[in-house]
Amino acid sequence: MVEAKALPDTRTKLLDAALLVIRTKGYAGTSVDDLCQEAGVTKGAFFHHFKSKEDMAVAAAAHFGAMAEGLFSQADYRTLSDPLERLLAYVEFRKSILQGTLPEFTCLLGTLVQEAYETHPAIAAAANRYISEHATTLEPDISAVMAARGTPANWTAASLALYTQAVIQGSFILAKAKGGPQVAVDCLNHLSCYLKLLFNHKP
Amino acid sequence: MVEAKALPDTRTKLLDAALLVIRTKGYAGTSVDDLCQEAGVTKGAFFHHFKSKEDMAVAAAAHFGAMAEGLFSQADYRTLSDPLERLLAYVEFRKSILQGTLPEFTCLLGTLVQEAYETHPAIAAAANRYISEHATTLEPDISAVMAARGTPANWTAASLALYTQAVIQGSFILAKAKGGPQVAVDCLNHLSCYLKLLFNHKP
DNA sequence: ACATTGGTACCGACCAGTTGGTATGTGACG
DNA sequence: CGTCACATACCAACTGGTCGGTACCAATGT
Repeated sequence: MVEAKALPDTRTKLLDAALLVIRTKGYAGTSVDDLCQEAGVTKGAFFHHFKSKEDMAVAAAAHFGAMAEGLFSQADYRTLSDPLERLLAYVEFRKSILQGTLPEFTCLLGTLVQEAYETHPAIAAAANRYISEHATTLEPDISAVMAARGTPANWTAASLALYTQAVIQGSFILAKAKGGPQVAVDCLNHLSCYLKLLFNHKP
Repeated sequence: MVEAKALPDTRTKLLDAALLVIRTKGYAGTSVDDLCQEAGVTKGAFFHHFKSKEDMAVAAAAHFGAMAEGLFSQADYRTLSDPLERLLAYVEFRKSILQGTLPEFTCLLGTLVQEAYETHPAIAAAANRYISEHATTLEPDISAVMAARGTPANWTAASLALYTQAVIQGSFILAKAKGGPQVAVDCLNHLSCYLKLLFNHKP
């Protein structure tokens, strides 16, 4: 209650700049100077807050994870009571946020891990953590649907949760290849179709 | 008949090196010197064959596309006569090639487009082209299955073909995040499950 | 038979600009 | 006073790219 809409501090400005610039140009393609210019600060400030570029990327992954956590936990669809409806509404919500430019709606974590998985283990570990945490938020609903419908499955709730994330990450890659979100919407429709078939959803 | 297993020429050595190194470190993270060292040639040779690093990446995308085209067109599963069996066998084949290290089985095109979509339009266009061409090879089988089973669908064969590629690309990202192919296998199992449900496949 | 020409393939030193990172300074604040 | 939060100047290493030169080969002229 104390903080009355404080201006973003320098560290936050740098992290917000990182979200935008890294999603636009990639991690290796982004220089520290790029970030400083976008954030409107100097290099001295950058290395005051982060001990290296890699350290900043780890913090940016956490920043992105926290932003996503806020977005999804506050979304309207979370109030639905039926687990299957909530799961399907999650996919619809993901479709609805495919707005604006590609750097605005694509996933920093997928971008980071693709570039850094071999060369920057700390970044890869952070990306993996926040992707996995997000997937985990879907598991209770999936488990509930499986139990309620007595789904005969040779797979786990966790594997289906990860599958949804694979579709989302893959749809971002195709969206980047094709220069717009339409193909990603189509992919999420197929994902929705799969979930409905799997759980024998009646319209 | 003249050429009796000629040694790979310098250009090919550079392109093969590019497949490996770029999939390991990303495009921006790979220097021209890295490539030359891996290929065992000098920078003079590099810029003799490619007018720029970007030009080389476009050629590497084509090289990767040609390699994939050879791999899939020669694969055993192609001899199956039933289109649905062939489609399902494609997914199984994709599972079977998830062997070795991550840089060996992941997709150069996905890696390139994720990094270059905003900053290097020529690279993005090449990646899009070869991804789309590969997806297109699945369309005849999908169309045949849809026709044979009278599938009532509000989607097209092309959209399902692209969806398979999204799942594959996304499964590579998760594999990189988790450091191994197991999660990708799980994702391809879900893809297979979707196709079977969609087309009412009897085991 | 042999010198000349011209082209391809390649080498490796070199260049200007950029990179991540550091060292030092400075003003505000407690 | 000291500490925090930054700014400025600077550096060695590396970047993509250039350029003059060399080795080799085939065609051509005499």
